[in-house]
Amino acid sequence: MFAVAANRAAAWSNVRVRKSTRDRAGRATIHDVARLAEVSTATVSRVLSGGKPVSDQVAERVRAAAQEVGYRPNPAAQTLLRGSSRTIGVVAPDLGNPYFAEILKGISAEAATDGNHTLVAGTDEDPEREYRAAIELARWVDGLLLCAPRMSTPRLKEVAAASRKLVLINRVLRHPSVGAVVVDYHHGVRLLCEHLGSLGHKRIVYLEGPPQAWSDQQRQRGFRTAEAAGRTIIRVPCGSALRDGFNAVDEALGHRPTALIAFNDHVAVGVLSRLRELGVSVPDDLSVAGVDDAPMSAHTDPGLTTYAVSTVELGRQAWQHFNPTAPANTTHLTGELVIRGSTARPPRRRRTAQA
Amino acid sequence: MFAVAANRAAAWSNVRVRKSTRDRAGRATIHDVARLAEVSTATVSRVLSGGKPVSDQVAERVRAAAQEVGYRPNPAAQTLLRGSSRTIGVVAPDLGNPYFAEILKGISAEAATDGNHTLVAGTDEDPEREYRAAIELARWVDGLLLCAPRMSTPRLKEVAAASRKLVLINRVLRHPSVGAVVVDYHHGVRLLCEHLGSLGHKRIVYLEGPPQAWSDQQRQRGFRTAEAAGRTIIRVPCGSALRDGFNAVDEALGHRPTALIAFNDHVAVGVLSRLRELGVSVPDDLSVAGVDDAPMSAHTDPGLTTYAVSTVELGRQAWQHFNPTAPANTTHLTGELVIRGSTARPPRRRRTAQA
DNA sequence: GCGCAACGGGAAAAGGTTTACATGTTTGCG
DNA sequence: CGCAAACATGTAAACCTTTTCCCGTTGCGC
Repeated sequence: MFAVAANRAAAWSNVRVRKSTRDRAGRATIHDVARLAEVSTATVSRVLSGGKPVSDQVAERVRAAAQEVGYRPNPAAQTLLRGSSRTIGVVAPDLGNPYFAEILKGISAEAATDGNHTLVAGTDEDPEREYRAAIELARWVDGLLLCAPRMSTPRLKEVAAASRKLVLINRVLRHPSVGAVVVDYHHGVRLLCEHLGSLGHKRIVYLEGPPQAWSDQQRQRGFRTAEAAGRTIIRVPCGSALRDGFNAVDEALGHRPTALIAFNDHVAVGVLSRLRELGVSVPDDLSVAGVDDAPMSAHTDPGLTTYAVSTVELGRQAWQHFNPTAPANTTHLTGELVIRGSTARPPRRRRTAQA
Repeated sequence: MFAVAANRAAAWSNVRVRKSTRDRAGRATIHDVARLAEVSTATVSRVLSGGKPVSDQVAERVRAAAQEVGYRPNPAAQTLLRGSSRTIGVVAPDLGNPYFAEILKGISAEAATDGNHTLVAGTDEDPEREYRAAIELARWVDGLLLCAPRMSTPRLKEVAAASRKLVLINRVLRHPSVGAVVVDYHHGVRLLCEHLGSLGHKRIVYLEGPPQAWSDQQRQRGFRTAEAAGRTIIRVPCGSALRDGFNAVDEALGHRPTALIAFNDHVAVGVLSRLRELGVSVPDDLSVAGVDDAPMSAHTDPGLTTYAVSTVELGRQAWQHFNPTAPANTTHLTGELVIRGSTARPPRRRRTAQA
């Protein structure tokens, strides 16, 4: 008996004593609202979150109380309970690349319309950091969007296993429950090569992207098709950033091409800049083309011929894949050739000079 | 005694019966690890998170068990308990603007080195959306970074009150606990005006930024100083995006300026593009300058004269302000003039044409 | 006038982790 | 040899919200 009584006492002493229950950040909790409105916490929750039936009178009192103490629910508690954070994670190799910036912009806007949030990580093209960021983010989010991931396939599968829902942009993975949106770069490169070919170009330099990039491999496929059709493609290692393009120009020119295709528009902008420094005129001395149709590509001098695929569409499609009912398949997006001032007929002189 | 026994029994019946405790996402919980390693959950936590003393033998067993079931702690539960999400929120008017993209890149990289995350929202220059995004984000994050916020001061104060820690970029707010990093645009504009003045420019158009932008007001101050020194400044409403610059050119040219200063480099790129279409030569017919030194500004044709402030430094300083020991003050950053090809002496013809 | 349905609202459990406190064991010292 | 201290480990509360289950009241139909 004594023991029981003691237990009782102990239990009682544990009863909440504090007048006002404030969380670590000093914010009001649902208990504060409940006490002020003289209802239970359940009712507060019903009024503010659930659409459950509550009398107007009580609802009004609760709302007033919530307003007064400035109550806003603790998202961690909500997440813990409902098992969903209403957040998606986005990982991109380079947030400074306008192409990814545009995708991020689209996705985050799309997510926001449904009250979702966007957790983002840049990886600076480092596959190791990319993997770690993805695994870490997977803990937090309801879904993970990997833009052009550079990590190996086994690691990608690990990430797929660690995340509730995985969506890829410009990469494919045979795996149940992984959706993907990919741009048909094979098609894009063929279009560009045909365009340059019809202008009379024979020697085309391709500034390669990062070797780990799936999308580079797709472009390479396109170039092999072009080679099979008799064109000469010279490959020069480059990268995906503006500076990479800038730096690769000198080596590229060593191959005496009449046209150059950059891995993407961002790279192409660097190329144009370096060519200007060298006094090489575009398109008179050298035709230049890019891929992606970045926002600035219409505004370079000269305007950049490129393979355009709408980032808006890309973002929307990617978002669709997060829909729980969406099938785990791969959406293929086809772009179109945008011809601007940076491509033209090859110079006459070249032929005589080489002869 | 009976009562006690009954209590015991009741207690026993409350013991977790489920063989494997899996959370909603089907992931293993700390209980699974504890059961497998035959220790308590407290010990598991100590091994994996806390640096508390645990015998090597047990620690090894726990680690093996965690590995086996693929355990990773539920961040919502951790956040709920420790009251910190190790996440900061970033809000920017336009994620597509390379300047903000660069800042985001810097901050998110900086945050990641300490194991922090970055929650981001773009607002498309809409003060209302900006306010809502900030208030919403404030619930989740340990700290909030507002880039060039456009919302009114009262609302900004509300956000300050709603967030645990608020840091502003390019905006000031008299408020305890709000830190800020601002660029001295007054200085920048003066430098640009002096530069153009020394080249002989008399009529300068300024393409104004968004009226709500604090940083635009600072620039305006700079221009008033220039006017006091006898220069003629013509203001043309514009905006902060590339397209805004593109669209504002025609009106600007109507004022027959010899030089043009754009709100920022992003706008200036649009300006250069439209000028090219119109056949206006830069800098021969018109000198153009920007502000911010965006990554692409060194690569436009011609290179853009601008007021440069390092986004890296900006990001680092902003991050410093999140340090709990950091004072809630305003850090002023001073940039420098970067003279590139887009500015030169005004054309001679202009004078004769006007005479 | 009585029974039942409908409905508003309260009590309490659940969700996964950390940590203060309790407990039990071992070691070191007097 | 005994006692205290140090140390490893377990127990249970706490974090805050949602939701299920239950109870009490009201209104309606017979």
